[in-house]
Amino acid sequence: MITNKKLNLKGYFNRRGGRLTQQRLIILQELSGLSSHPTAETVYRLVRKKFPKISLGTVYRNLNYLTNEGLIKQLKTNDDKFHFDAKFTDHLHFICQRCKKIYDLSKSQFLKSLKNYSGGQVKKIECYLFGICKKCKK
Amino acid sequence: MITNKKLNLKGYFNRRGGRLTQQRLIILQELSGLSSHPTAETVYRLVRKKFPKISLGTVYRNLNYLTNEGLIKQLKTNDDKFHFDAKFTDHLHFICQRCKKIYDLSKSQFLKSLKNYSGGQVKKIECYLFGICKKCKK
DNA sequence: TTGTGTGCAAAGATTTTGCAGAAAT
DNA sequence: ATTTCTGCAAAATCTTTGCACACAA
Repeated sequence: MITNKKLNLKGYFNRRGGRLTQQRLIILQELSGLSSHPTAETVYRLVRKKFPKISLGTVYRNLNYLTNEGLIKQLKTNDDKFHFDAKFTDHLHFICQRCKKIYDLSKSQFLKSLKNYSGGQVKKIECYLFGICKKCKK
Repeated sequence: MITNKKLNLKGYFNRRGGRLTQQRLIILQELSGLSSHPTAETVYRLVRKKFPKISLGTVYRNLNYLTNEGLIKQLKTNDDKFHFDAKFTDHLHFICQRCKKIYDLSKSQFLKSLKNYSGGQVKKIECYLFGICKKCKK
């Protein structure tokens, strides 16, 4: 994960054939300032306060773009929407099955939670590894 | 996770105010026989071979029901559809970012893959814990 | 100037739901 | 007999996309 401060965003995007637009910057900034894990719709509502003309399509396009660039993460909770996260520190997530809130867990909190698995607060664990499979590597 | 064989499904559902319908049973059976991780649409196509009149709505309702009962799992990979899994053994998932195939990993395969993380096949890890948060428990 | 990005609106895709009748207990 | 479940189709929800124009480099 690359932080805002460490990075010349304009140069970064440019090298990759992308451009630093107002919209793209504001979306990234808004998301970086949040500890919640907003949906595209929520990002849209937030960004519109600073950039009223922005469209929902642009928000989706940029969230996808930034995800592909690795600047933000797309979370797979168990509801039918994607949630986004621009936190730069390593962390994991606890998702409440009732209120659907997404909590951040540090690694040590994560390990602590795991210990209480079956019997404690944690009812289900899902781990996904992503990469390119052997077939596709050929 | 509860296995088919260990369980009197009719009694199980009944105790919980649910019923064992033809549709529900076939969906569970089809899913149990698969090592792939089908979407609702795929389950629908499969089940229709044995029960042509079934509707897609019924498939969705039952997949949700069975998920809530803990008899199957709902996976959220990187596409925008839900995938379902009725495997009874503990396992984890590797998702190919190119072909989108979902591979099952045993715990030992998982640990092996982790060792190769950064440098190997695995490019990204995502772990989610699910449960009821403290606020909601009150 | 040359592409990439945007706004708008429409389309696409997936999932849910209301209702009357069917089926399970 | 009672209540849950289903089929059907429509609606709801979320996300993507085509096009003409705007903007970044």
